[in-house]
Amino acid sequence: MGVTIKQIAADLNLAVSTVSKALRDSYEISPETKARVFEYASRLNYVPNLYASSLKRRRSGNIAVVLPEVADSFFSSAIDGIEEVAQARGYHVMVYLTHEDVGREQSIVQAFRNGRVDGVLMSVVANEATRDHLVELDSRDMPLVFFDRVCEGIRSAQVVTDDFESGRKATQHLIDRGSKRLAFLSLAGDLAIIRQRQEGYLQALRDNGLDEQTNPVVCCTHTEADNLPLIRHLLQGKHRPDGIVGSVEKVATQTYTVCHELNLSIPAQVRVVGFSHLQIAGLLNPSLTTITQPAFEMGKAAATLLFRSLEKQVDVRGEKITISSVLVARQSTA
Amino acid sequence: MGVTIKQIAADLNLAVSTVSKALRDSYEISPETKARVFEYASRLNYVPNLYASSLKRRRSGNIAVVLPEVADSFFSSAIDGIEEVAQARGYHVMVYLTHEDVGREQSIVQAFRNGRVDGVLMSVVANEATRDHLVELDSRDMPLVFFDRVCEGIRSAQVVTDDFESGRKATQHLIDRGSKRLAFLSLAGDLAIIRQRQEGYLQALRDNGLDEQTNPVVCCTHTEADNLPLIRHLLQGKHRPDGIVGSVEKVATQTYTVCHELNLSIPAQVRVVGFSHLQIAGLLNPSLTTITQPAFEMGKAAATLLFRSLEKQVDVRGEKITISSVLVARQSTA
DNA sequence: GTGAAAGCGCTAACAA
DNA sequence: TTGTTAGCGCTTTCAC
Repeated sequence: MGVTIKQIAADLNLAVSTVSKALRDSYEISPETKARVFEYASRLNYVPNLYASSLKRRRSGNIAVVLPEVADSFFSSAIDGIEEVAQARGYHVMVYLTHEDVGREQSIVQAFRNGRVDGVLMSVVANEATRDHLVELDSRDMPLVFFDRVCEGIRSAQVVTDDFESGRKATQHLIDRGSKRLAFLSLAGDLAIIRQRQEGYLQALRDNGLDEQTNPVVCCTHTEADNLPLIRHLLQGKHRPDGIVGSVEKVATQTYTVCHELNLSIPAQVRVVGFSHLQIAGLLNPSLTTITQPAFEMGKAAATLLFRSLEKQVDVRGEKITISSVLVARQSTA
Repeated sequence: MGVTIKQIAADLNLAVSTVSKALRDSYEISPETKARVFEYASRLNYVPNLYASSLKRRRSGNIAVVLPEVADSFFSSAIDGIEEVAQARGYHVMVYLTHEDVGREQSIVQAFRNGRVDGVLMSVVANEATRDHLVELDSRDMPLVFFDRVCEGIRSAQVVTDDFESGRKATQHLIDRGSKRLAFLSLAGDLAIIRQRQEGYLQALRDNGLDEQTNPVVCCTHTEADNLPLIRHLLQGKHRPDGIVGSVEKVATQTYTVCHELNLSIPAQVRVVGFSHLQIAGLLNPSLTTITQPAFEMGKAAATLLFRSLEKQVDVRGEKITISSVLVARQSTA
C-alpha cells in the first residue's frame, strides 16, 4: 500500500488529525507544522486515498456522459468539449454508450445510484419506451443536464440547438435553390429535436404553399440495412424528390450512398442538405451542404452548466441554453 | 442518505456482517435469511455505498482510456470497442484526452495514483519528451495496455496493427497502379507506428528500385494550419509526386483539401492512399483508398487483455496482439 | 495550535 | 449459521 496520513503522523510525532488539517491547509495549523508536513508528505510521495475521502465527503469528482454512440461526429465533438471543461475543473469523465437501447440506458442510469458520479450529461435514446429511470434519477437530486437529445417531461437543464429554425432554414434553402419536390428523412423514435426539425420542414412547406402529400416525411431507422432500401425506394419512385433534408448525419450520408449507387447526380437531380458536424463535409462527392451543429460548444455549455450546479449548489433545473446552428451551403445544393 | 446495511441489520434483527454476507450471496448464510435480506433490501431500495466497499476491497471498477483526441474516427471506434467489453463486464470507462500534449498526459497519469482506476488503456502522445510518468505508472503495477500508439521502452501489453506491412502494401499498391514518384506524409514526433509505416514505405521503394531522394518522406504536424502549406508546397513543386501515402487519416484528408484547392485531379494527377477508419471514405471526392485499421477490434482486444490482467491477476506485460489492417482500393488510386 | 476519538459504510477475521 | 469486532484511510467535532 501507499503512504497514509497515519504513517506520516507517526513519523512526525503528530496526530493524524493534525496532519490531515495541515494537508488541507487549515488555518488552525501553524506554518511551521504545515511546512514540515508538506515537505515530508511530498518526500514520501503521499497520495490521499480517494475512497477514504469520498466516503467522508460524499462526492466522487466524476461526471457521466451518456450517449447513444460515439462514432457520430456530433457526439465525439461534444465529448471533446465536455472533457475540456471537466479537465480544467479537475473532474473526471465517464463515458457510457446506450446504442439506442432503452434497456441499456436504464441499467446505466441505475448504476449511478451508488455515488459513482456527481452529475450526469445525457443525450437520450431515440426510442424511450419508458423514462421512469430518468425521472428517478432526477428525483434523487442527481444534477442532470440534457444536451441535444433532451428528454421531454423532465424539467431539467438543457442545451440544444435551434432545431425548428434549422429545419425550416434547410428546407427553405432547397426551395430557394430550385427544388420543387421535397422529402424529409426523419428518424424513428420520439426525439424532440427530430420532431422540431420536422416541424421546421413542415413550416417551410406551408410558407411556400407546398403540401405534405407530395413532399413527404420519410421515417428512417438507426440501421443502415433498413435505410438504404427505404431511400432507394424513395429515389426510384415515380415521384422522385429533387430535394432532401437529412435530419441526422447518418441519413444524409446514406442518401449519398444510394445516389451514387443509382447514378443520380447531386445536385442536378437531387439536392441534399443534412444536419451534420462532419469536418470533411467539404470533401464529399459532391461537397455536402450542412446544417452544422455547434457540437463542441454544446458540450462545453452543458458541462459548464452541470458544474455550476455541482459547485455552487444551484438548482439549474429549467435552464435552457440554445446555441444556433449554421447553414453551410456547398455543392450538394448548388 | 440512503439505506445502509446497518439499518437493514437493525430492522431485521441481524448483525451487519450477516446482512453483508447475505447480500453477497455467501454460502455461509441460510437460504431463508438470504431471502429475508434480499426482499427487505430491495423493498427499501438498498444501494451499497461504492466508496465504502472500494475502500475495503481496493478496487474501483473503473478503467481509464487515455487518448490524443476523440474526433478521429480511429479513436472513437476504439472507444466503442472498449466500452462494449467494459459494459459487458460491469466496468466503467473514464476517458481522458491529451491533445498531443505530454504535460497533460503526465498530469492525467499522475492522477491515477489514488486508485480511481484499476487499469489503463492508452495511446500515447506523438511527442513524448519524457516517458517517466509511464514508467512510474507501470512500476507501481498499474495494469497497462497500449493500443495503436504504443510506448517503446516499456515492456507492457500492446495491441497494434501490422504497420510495417500496411505501409509497404499501400506503397506497393500505388506503384502497381502506375505511380512513378511517391511521397510519404509522416507525422512529427516519435511514434513507433508511424516509424513502422514509414519503414514499410521505404521497403517498398527499395523493392522497386526507387530512391529516397526523389520519393521523399514529408513530416507533417498535428495542426492543419501547418500542414496545408506544406502539402501545397509539395504538390506545387517542380517534381510533384503522383502518388501519396498518408500515414494518418488527417493528412490524407488534408491532401484532398489541397488537391481540390489546386485543381489537381485525383487519381489522374495524384493518387492518394491513407491510413483511415472513415466510414464514409467511399463517399469522398473521389472515394478514398484506405488502409482500414481494425479500430473497433483493437479496442475490444485491448480491453479484453486488460480485464484478463485485472481479474485473473495475470501479468500480461510483454503480450502483443497484432490485428491486420485491410487495404480497400477505391477511386483515389484507380 | 495540537490531539483524541468517533465515525463514514462496508468487509472479513474470528468467535460463538 | 450467525454475531462480534476490528479496521480500510480520512475528516471532523470537541477537548486540551
